[in-house]
Amino acid sequence: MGALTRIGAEHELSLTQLRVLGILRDRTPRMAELADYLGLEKSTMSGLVDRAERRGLLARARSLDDGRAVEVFMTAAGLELAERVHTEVRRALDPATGRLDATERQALTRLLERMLGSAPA
Amino acid sequence: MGALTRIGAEHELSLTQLRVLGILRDRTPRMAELADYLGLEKSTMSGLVDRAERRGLLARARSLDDGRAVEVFMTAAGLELAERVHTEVRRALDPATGRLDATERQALTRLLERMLGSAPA
DNA sequence: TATTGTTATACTCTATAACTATA
DNA sequence: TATAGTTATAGAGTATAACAATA
Repeated sequence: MGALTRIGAEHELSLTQLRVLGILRDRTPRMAELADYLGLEKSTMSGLVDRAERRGLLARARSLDDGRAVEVFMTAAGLELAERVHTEVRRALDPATGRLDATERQALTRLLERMLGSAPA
Repeated sequence: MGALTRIGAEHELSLTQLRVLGILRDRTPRMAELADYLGLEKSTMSGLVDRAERRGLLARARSLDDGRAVEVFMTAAGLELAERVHTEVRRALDPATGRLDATERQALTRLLERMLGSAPA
């Protein structure tokens, strides 16, 4: 988490904004789902999405299924930033992951995926 | 992280304050070390420690080795809260850890400890 | 009526810059 | 001079309560 906080800061992203980008890499959730993933209130999400949208990292779209709901998705710029940050985080964790050999890393990945239902972020 | 955020909030602790308590459970770091663990600036630490100290969760003491340094340590109330939160977090993660059998959990713990140098938080 | 999301408000979190005190 | 920490300030993050729109 310290590494995430530090790398996020280098891109003017709070830990929370970093988590938002992480989630949106492979999903297009509604505001309420996003708040739920993050463990935050929906009113908090409004502000977070406002600021990220103003920066051009993501966008909102009214749901076609439910006129009350709003879907959040990444822009090209957001995806690009998310990939860049992801690469930097991997690199920052190299000293840690490097303590394991290839077999151990594979075992760790498998265990975490089994535990988390292959859900990242 | 979502679980940590949610459980922290139930005790009026931000994710960051939760991490502070987690670190102080088994260490007595200086302000600068604490900031470094968390990936934050030292000026940010001053505010975080101020507020937690005002709540009676932790305290400061001037270092005997270095008159400039300040050591941070938990109070009895802080330790008690940290234990309570720790228990709740474990319980919240039960559905995830429960997907692994005892052998797998042991393997996971061992891999993570090897990777992180047996440092928690 | 219940649910989804936003707004208003107040406090916490955070970084930058300038400062004090000790080394 | 350099390092450890604090303070002042401004902006981001957060929850609560009240609200509008849709179901």
